[in-house]
Parts: sequence; structure tokens; C-alpha cells
Amino acid sequence: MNISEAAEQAGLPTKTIRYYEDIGLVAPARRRDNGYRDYAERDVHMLRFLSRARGLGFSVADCRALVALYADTDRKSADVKEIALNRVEEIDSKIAELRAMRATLVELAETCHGDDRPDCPIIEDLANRSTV
Amino acid sequence: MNISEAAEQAGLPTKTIRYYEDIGLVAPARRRDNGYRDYAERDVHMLRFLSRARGLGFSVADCRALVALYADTDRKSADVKEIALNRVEEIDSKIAELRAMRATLVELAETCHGDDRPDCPIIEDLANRSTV
DNA sequence: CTTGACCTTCTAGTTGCTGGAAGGTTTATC
DNA sequence: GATAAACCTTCCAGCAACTAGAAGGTCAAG
Repeated sequence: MNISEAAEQAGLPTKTIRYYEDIGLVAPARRRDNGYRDYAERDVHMLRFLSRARGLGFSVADCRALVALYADTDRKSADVKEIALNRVEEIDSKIAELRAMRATLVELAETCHGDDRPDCPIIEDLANRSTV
Repeated sequence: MNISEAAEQAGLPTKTIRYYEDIGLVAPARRRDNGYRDYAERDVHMLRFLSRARGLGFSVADCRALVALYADTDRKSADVKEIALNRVEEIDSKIAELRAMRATLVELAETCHGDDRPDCPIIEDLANRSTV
């Protein structure tokens, strides 16, 4: 099948598929006589694998490792689990960071009148808050 | 003062300060005869303002708007509040996204033995899960 | 036979910096 | 006065992970 159908089935833009090929995240697609890429079910399957992994926020580097583990029938499930748990940790610290930002912003926004007058605790805080 | 001292006081790398000047986020610094940038208290103040705003996750575009509002003594506090509340919304959707990822990952990791054997529900899920 | 929808490659832009090279200046030490 | 360390300058490249667009080839339909 052509790249656009593979893209639709995999849930990825065609540009992204070519990009993944470019950076060696997937093997180069077979080509037809006219130079068009030609995808088989197996290829689409791999692309969907990647689409899901990226959807869970795994980096492209993680994806490389996951693809290798996927292909390795002798893999240790512990290796996969480790990658997943590392990702959970990343997510946790990101969430914590965002929550802290949110708390500060909400606190400031609550004390701001939000009217036509210029006095604004948000601006004042940014201007004067002691180092965070 | 030289850029490195301004950087230390503002809590920003010197590279970042030059970059902000480059993209017009701050006005070009005054120069001494030798070509070195020369910072006054006021300049450092502005850099700290930016450092804090970025620390709260405001985009550079937001920062431009905030700097303009900061400088505008006729500002409406409602305009500032709006930017802040938009940021809160961004944060909320980001957190929601991360939480969904986390839930999926934890669920998968819990069912994975994490040992020397190859069978792994995480890999299987990535390979077969119906479209998210 | 032409129109439109595909496909190809290539370059460049996005966000917000960061690193490094090549070179000028200043300061401290010997 | 020489020299070395520690500043400063500009400019160019690169990071992640694509995305947009240009220029051009191919194919199916009417």
C-alpha cells in the first residue's frame, strides 16, 4: 500500500513516517518500480507500535529501545518494565512541576481584580518576588 | 556591570540573556567603550522578571505581552489576569494528558513480571492495543 | 489530455535555548 | 613587561520531534 494509506492505518502523518525512516527508527520501506514506498501489514503494525509508544510520551530514543526489545524474542521483560517505570518517574516530576506552577498562578490570579485598573499582583509578583 | 554578574543576579545564563536581546525580548544593553554589555539595576530587574515568568512556564510570546503590560502603567489588570488564566488552562490540559499516560503505564507495568522471561504485557499492548 | 491527487526529495522553520569556535580585553601573577 | 586565566564579543551548529512548503515526477478519472 502507499504511504498515505499506511499513515491512515497507523495513525501517523506521512511526513512523520518518512521522518522515522530518515532517522532510522524504522527500516527503509520497500520501493515500487516508480519509486513509491510500499507498505505491508507488518510495516503498518510497526508504525502503530511507534504511534502508541510516542502517544505514551516515550522519547524517540526510548522507542528505539522498545523496538529492539519488541524484535528480540529473547528479551527480558524486566528491561521493558524498566523503561516504562522510568517514564512514569519522568511523568511524575513533570506533573509535580506543573502543579507547583499552577498553584502559584492560581494564587496570584485570585488576588488580581481583573478589571480596568492597572494595579496587578501578578505583575508585581513577577517584578519583585524573592528568588524562587 | 558585566553580563556575567547580571546573569548571576537575574538567575539566567549569559547565553540566554544574549539570546533574549537577540530576539528582542529585552532592549539591547548599553555598551561600554570596549564593546562589553553594561547592565544597570533596572536591566537586571527586567531580566529577573523574565526569569520568573519563564519559570512559571509562560512562553516567550506570553513574556513579550507581560513585559509590555509591565511597562504600561495604563494597563488593565484584566489583561494580565487573562494571560495567567490561559496559562492555568494550558497547565491543566497538560496535567490531564500526563495523568492519562501515567495511568496506562502503571497499569501495564503492574501486570508485567519484570523478570528474565520475554513475555511482556507492555510490549504486547504497544503491539496490539486498539486505537487510542 | 488535462486535472487533481498522489508520490518523491530537499530545505527551512518551529521553541527556547545551549555548545563551541575564533578572536578581542582585562586582570592577576611572576 | 610577559603571560596566563578569565572575561567578553560574534557567529554558526545542534538539540527534540516534527511540520511546512517548494519543485517536480506519477497515476487514475473523465
